Amino acid sequence: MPPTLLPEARDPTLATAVHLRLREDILSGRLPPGRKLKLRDLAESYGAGASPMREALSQLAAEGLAERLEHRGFRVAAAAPKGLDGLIRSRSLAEGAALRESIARGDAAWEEAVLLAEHRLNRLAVSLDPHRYAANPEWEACHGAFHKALLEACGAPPLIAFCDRLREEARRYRSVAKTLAYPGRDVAAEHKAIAAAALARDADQAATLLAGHYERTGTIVLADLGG
Amino acid sequence: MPPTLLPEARDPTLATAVHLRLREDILSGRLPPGRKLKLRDLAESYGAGASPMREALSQLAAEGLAERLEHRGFRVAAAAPKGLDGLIRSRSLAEGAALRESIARGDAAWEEAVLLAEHRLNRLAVSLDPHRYAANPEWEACHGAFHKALLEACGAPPLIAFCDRLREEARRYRSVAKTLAYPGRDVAAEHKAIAAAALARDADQAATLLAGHYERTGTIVLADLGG
DNA sequence: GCCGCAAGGACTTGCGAAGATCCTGCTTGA
DNA sequence: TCAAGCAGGATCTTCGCAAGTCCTTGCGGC
Repeated sequence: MPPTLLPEARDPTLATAVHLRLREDILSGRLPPGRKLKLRDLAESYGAGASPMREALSQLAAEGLAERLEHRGFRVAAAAPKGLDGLIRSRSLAEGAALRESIARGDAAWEEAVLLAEHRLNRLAVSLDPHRYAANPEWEACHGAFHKALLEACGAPPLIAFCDRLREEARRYRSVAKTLAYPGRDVAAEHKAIAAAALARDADQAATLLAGHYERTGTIVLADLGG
Repeated sequence: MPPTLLPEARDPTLATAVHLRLREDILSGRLPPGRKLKLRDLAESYGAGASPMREALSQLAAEGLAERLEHRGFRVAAAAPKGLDGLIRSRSLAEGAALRESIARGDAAWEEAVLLAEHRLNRLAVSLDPHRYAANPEWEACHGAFHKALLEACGAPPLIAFCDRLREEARRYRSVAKTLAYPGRDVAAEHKAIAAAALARDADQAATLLAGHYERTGTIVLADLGG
């Protein structure tokens, strides 16, 4: 028997494979907001028929990454400055609440996970090139893992899943805005401070720092988006 | 021109019509958790082909109401006691945060909307029959509207949408558990107290009452579910 | 010159059939 | 008796085509 360790790791259907690829193309900004998603073109470039394509688009629409226009197909969801404001506020509120609960409920294992995630993150460079910004996928992954680790002990899986989704949406905004760098900002220090407050069980401080962390990024992205 | 007031109110596609019907059948418990959703049977009973059916199921899966089993179709998502715990905590945290923000940001119009929603709700009977419980759809609608009105001023549309989704999921649990009544409980008074605290701008009190409100329902549903 | 209307084209939508996959129950062999 | 292997059947998945819808373009009338 081939070692299928996870029961979920079945060989995926064409529809889900296409869904994943499309999702990544939208999140990375390769398919810009508002772009019409023509079934015929997509089917050709992804090497699939219309049926799996439609299925993938339906899922994307349900996730809010695509917009469905009855009898007129789909298009990539908008990423307007107006939406960014609500997104940031949603993140601050949802993650803030989850973080407070995590701090209240977290055990030793959670503390260790947070410590570890922070350590792994700050070990990596944000950019692959020290002079010009070049996205470091490894850092991106650890960044997501760190923010997720903070919430992991809140005991509310749906809320965590929601925060994951918001995090992805935020990544899309960053990609679309082509925000390359965060001048005059020590992101590593911000992460360290958040982790420290969480481990010190200072919920108010941790939540405040986290909200500021998101707000600061938002302001920069918003400036890029507006210009 | 026919008065299509809302640009969204186009005549829906078969796929979306089926999606809405399926969704309602799952939320109302007519399709119980875990039930296999056979494409052929569904297509027949909903009067559609396989393609629109698949599309609807994909969306339902993305919303978490159905579970996708690669190469084995779909089934209605589970509604286990374990999930209820996380659901209640998610609601308390997410709605609590949104409510606090609403209280901080809400203007006079928000106050009036809350007042009105509470008034409309407590005007209606929970049950159509005073002796036996018989769900009152009108009350259900006003109940949802009331809880939504509380959050409306938080300025975080994604968070509000998330709370809507959790509210639906909670309705499903209630339907599945066939919880008929809430003995020894004055739900109307609970709503009144929450509204009063919100209008008095007492965020701590309002959030606490709201959490208690959900927890209490959860305990009853859990008992029904376990027995 | 501008508005309304109709024909044409492009696209989406939905269906039926073919291909692929999985599950069930039986048979074989130890 | 039990485990492994092998059909057979059921189901899901995908493709190609026909039908329907919407948008655009060009024409005629005001």
